Amino acid sequence: MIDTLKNHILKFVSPPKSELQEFLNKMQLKRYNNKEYLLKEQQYCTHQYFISKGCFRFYFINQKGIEKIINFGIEDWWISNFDSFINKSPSEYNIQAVEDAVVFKINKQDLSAILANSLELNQYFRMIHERVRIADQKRIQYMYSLSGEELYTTFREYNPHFVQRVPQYMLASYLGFTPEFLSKIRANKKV
Amino acid sequence: MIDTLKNHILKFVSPPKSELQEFLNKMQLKRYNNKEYLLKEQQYCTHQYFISKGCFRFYFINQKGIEKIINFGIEDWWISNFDSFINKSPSEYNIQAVEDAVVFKINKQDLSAILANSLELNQYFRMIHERVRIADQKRIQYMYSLSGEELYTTFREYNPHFVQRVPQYMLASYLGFTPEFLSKIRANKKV
DNA sequence: CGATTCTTTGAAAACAGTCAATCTGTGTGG
DNA sequence: CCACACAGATTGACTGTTTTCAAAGAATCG
Repeated sequence: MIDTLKNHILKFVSPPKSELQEFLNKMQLKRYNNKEYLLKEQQYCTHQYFISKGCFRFYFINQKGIEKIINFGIEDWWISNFDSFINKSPSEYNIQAVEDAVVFKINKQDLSAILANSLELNQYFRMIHERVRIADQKRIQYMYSLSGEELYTTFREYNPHFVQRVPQYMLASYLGFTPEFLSKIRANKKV
Repeated sequence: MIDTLKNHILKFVSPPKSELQEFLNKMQLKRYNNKEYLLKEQQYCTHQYFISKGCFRFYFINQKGIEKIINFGIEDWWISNFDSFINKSPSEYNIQAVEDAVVFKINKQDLSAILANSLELNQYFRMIHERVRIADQKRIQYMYSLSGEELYTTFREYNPHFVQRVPQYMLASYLGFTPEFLSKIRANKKV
């Protein structure tokens, strides 16, 4: 199971065997059942999590009491609340499993110790961040240029098999509109 | 002038003097006049840019021919089109000075050479990315929970002096609505 | 000044949200 | 195996927010 992480790292960098092993040894396996919380509002995020299997949603609850999904995390993604993790502040967000899941987690102290010394692992995380930033930029581009309907069809086109994985109301939340509206979009398109 | 960059790096990490100097030596100073382009659509982004002075806007043009600003960059920010830079693809975005500006740039080859060896500079860029990701997350949170009016007043509250720096129509574009609507928001509030 | 460029205003239209009711499918317990 | 409960999806009428378009009013710069 830890091989999912090992392979992911090796796709980007080639650290010395001992260094990689040291890192992997610090990672703790943890399982989550569907609907279980990895992080709840007001808690402190003390770990970074690599998702080996399953799917999580990263969301908050707005003033009207409505859940808004900022992101999903699936296999081969790192997930955590950076703000809480880095700034040691209570989380404004929830992270919840939407499928049974397997993750590997590492705490701040262990991660800091490793990043203080390992060139390759710094490169690895740097590269991950770069890729996420590119994806986020594209996402903002879509949000700023597409109608609700186009957002949905575009997302569906690029992630045909992910849309099967989560309930529609979560997809609607992630795309920035109401479940009712998504339902109407689908009715229009007779999909 | 290069001290702005040097000081910025030293806020985050403490690289060996020689290594830092080697990095700074690779950085080339470049000046841009207001309205000059640092990068245009279809061009390849070959450099990363540290803004020492001035302000840039990062935007694209949507299907209707309307400019949509994804981001601004000001002093002490790195700016570039990562997608184009990393994937060697033609840029979908434009980066344009909105004030006279001074930047330091470094090309891909030089940057790669340095990041292949420097632990501290990898840490530096990793930390920068982490901070940007936190900011982006907050931004998406606001976009998903605030009305147009709240978006404006919140942005204004947190960036009171930046709103003076750019024309209103750019701010409107960045916040995701039309200049006319921003004008009406301001009229309502009698600000 | 004179000419752009930016901002404001107003009326009509489009887009998406709200609310409430109904429909569908699935899993559970009797 | 059926009945029921419950979560999720759909539908329709109504409302509200933001856009669009067009025109007029400020502001800025050479």
